[in-house]
Amino acid sequence: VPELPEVEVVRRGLDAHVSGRVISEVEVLHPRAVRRHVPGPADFAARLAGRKTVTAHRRGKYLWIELAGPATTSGEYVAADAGEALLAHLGMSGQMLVQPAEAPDEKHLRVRVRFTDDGPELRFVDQRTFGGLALDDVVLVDGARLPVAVAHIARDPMDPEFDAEAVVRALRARRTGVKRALLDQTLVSGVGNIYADEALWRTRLHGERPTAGITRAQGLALLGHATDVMREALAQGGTSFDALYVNVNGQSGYFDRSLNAYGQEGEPCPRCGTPIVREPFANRSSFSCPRCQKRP
DNA sequence: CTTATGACCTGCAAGC
DNA sequence: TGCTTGCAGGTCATAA
Repeated sequence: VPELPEVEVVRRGLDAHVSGRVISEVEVLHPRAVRRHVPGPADFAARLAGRKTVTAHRRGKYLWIELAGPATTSGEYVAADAGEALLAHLGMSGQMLVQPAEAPDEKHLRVRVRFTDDGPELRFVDQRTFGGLALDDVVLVDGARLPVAVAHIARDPMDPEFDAEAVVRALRARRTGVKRALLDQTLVSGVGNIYADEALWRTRLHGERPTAGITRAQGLALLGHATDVMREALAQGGTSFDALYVNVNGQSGYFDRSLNAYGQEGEPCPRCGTPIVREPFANRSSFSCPRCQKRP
C-alpha cells in the first residue's frame, strides 16, 4: 500500500481496530517478513506476547504501533520512557488486515498477531516480501519520538513541523534530477512513483530537470502540489489499481480515477490533449506530458 | 559526503 | 497451450 496516503489509511485502521489491546500470541509464518528484527523471529514473537498497544503513528511510508511498557506483577501497564514500537513497512505489496480468527489464511500471510480479547486478529500479508515488521526501540530525534529504523527518514508534508523552505534549499543543493530528489526519503518522505509523477505534472516540470536549476518558487510549487495530490488521494481512500492495495478491511481506494499522468500512457493530457508518454526511470517508469513538461 | 546502480521477491499480462 | 519477457506503488547495500 505504498505511498503516504495509502499508508495513512492503514494507520487510521490500526488506530481504530488495534490500539489499546493486549497481544497474546504472535506467529511468524515467513522469517523474511521479520528480517529487519535482528534477534530473529523467535525473539520477535516472544517479546511481543503480553505487550499492550497504545497508538499508531506514521512518518512517510513507515508506520508503527507504540507499545506500553511490559505489565508489572500486579497487571498494570506502565508507559515506558524510551519505549518500544511494533514497526511496519509495507514495501511494494504489504497489507495489514484486521480479520476474524475464523477467516481462512491468506495465501501470502506472513505474520499473525492474536490478542487477549475476543476481537479480530491482525495479519501482515505480503506477496513480494519487500515489506516487513520489527520490534524496535523508540528514541527522540530532532524533537520527534521515532523508532530507530525511522530516524533517517525526513518529515513528510503532512507533518505539522514540515519545513518546505528548508526542503527547497536542500533540493536546490542537490546535483541530480528533480524526480530523484522528490523520491529521496531523506529529503522529504512519503512521496513515491505515483505522486511524484502527479506532482511533476501539476507543476509542469519534467522529472529529469536538474535540481540545481529549479527556482525557489518552482520548488515550493512542486512541494505544494505533492502535498495537495496526496491529501486528495487520502480523502478518496488512497490509490489502488487492484486488490493488492487495501485498507485494514481489505477495501481499495478510488484515487486511480483522478490520476492525470501516472499510468496514463497514450491517454490525452487533461490539460492540453497531447498523449502522455512513458519513459524508463530507474528500473521503473515515469509518465509525463511531452508538451506541458518539456524535457531539459 | 553525494549519487547511481543492482539486488531483493512473487505474480500477472503480453507476445511469440 | 506453453514459454519468455517485461513490469509492478520500495528500500537498502554497495560502488564510484
